[in-house]
Amino acid sequence: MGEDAPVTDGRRLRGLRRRAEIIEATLRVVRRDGAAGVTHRTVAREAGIPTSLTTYYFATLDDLLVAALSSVADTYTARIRAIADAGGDILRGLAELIAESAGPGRERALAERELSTLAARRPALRPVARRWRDNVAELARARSADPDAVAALVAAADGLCAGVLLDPDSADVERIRAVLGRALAADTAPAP
Amino acid sequence: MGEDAPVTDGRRLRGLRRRAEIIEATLRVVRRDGAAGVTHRTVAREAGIPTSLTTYYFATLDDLLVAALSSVADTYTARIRAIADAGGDILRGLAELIAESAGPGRERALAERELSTLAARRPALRPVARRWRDNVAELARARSADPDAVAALVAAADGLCAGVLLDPDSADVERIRAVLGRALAADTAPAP
DNA sequence: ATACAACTAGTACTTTCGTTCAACTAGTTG
DNA sequence: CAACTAGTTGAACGAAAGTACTAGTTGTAT
Repeated sequence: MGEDAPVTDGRRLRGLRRRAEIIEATLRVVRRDGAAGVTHRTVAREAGIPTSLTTYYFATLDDLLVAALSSVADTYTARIRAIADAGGDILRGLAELIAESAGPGRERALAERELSTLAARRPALRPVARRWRDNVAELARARSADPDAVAALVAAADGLCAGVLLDPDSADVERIRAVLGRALAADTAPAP
Repeated sequence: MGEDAPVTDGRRLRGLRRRAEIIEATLRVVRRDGAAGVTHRTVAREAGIPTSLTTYYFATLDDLLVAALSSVADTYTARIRAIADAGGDILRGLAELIAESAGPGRERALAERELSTLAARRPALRPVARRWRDNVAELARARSADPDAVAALVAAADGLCAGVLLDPDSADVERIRAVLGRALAADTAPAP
C-alpha cells in the first residue's frame, strides 16, 4: 500500500485524480444502470476517456467495482458518524437517513444494496460491506449494552432500508423511528 | 392456469414441461453465477437445449427472470406457511429458516436477495419481491397486533438474513431467535 | 539534454451477447 | 391422407463486451 512513494508529487497526483474521476464515473453508471451495467466501456464513455485508461488504472472489473463501492461505503460511514457526533436523537437521525432512500438518496441506497448483494458472492467486497453494519452497530452501542438489542437494530435498519426501496410510499420518518426504537427495545416513545 | 384448454394434452403438456425445465435451469444458473450470469445462452447450455428454445418460450430475458425468481418466491412462501401451520414456536421456525442461509440454503437465499435488489429497479419484479415480506408479516401478526412490532420483525428477518449471508459464522439459531423476539417485543426468553 | 517511468490514446483481436430466420418433426384436426 | 400448428433445431447476424498491444506524450531525475 502506502509504499512511502519516493516518486515526487507531479505524476502521482495526476494519476490519483484520474483514478478518482474514473471511480466517480463508475458510481454514476452504477446509480443509473446498476452494478450489472458497469463495464470498462460504459465507464470510459461516461468519463469521456478512452477505454484503455480504465483498464490501465483498474486491471480487472472487480478492482473497479471494489474501489467504487467502497467509496460509496465511505460516504455512508461519514453520514453515520455525523449522526453519532450530533449527539441528538440517534434513532431519529438514523430514521431520517433511511427515509432518504425513498427520495434523493435512492440511487445511493440502491448502490449500497447492490454492493452487499455482490459481497455475498465476492469475498473481496465482504469487508467493505461489513463496514456499514459495523458502523450502525457502533451507533447502537451508545444506546444499549445488550448485544442482542444491537444486532436487532442493525438488522432492522438494513431490513427497513430494503423495504423503503421496495415501496417508497411507506417511507415515514416517524414510523421508521418507532420501528427502530422497538428493535432496540429502548424508549419507543417519541422525544418530547 | 386451467383456462379449459380446447387443445388436447399432447402439445400443451410438452410445452409446459419445457417451460418448467428452462425455469429450473435458470435457477441453477442464478444460484451458481448470480442473476448477472443469466443469459439465453447460459440457460440453454445448462438445460442442454439450443439457444433458440429459450427465446421461443421467453421472448425477453426479463420474462425469464421474472418467471424464475417468482418460482423461488413460491417455494419460500410455502416454507413460511409450513412454519405457520406447524403451530409451534413461530419465531424459532423463522430463525431456523434464516440460519439455513448459512449452509444448504445459501444459494437459494442469495437468489432471493438478488431478486429483491433487482426488484427495486424493475417494476415487473416488485410484486413478487413484496410477496416474501407480506408472508413474514402475516406470520408476525399471529403473535402481535402492533403494526410497528410486525414491521420490526419483518425488517429484522430481512436484515438478519443479509447478515448471515455476509458472514455465515454468525448463524446461530438461538441467537437469531433472540434477536427476532426482541424485534417483536414478545417473550424474549427461550422456551423452557 | 537525455533517459526513464508514468500516463494517454488509438486500435485491433477474440468472445459472447440478444435476436432472428428458414427449415424440420411430430402431434391434431378435418 | 392432407392440412395445420406447436414444438424444435442449427446457423447466422450485428452489437457490444473484455483484453491486449503499440505508439505517442509528459513530467522527473540524473
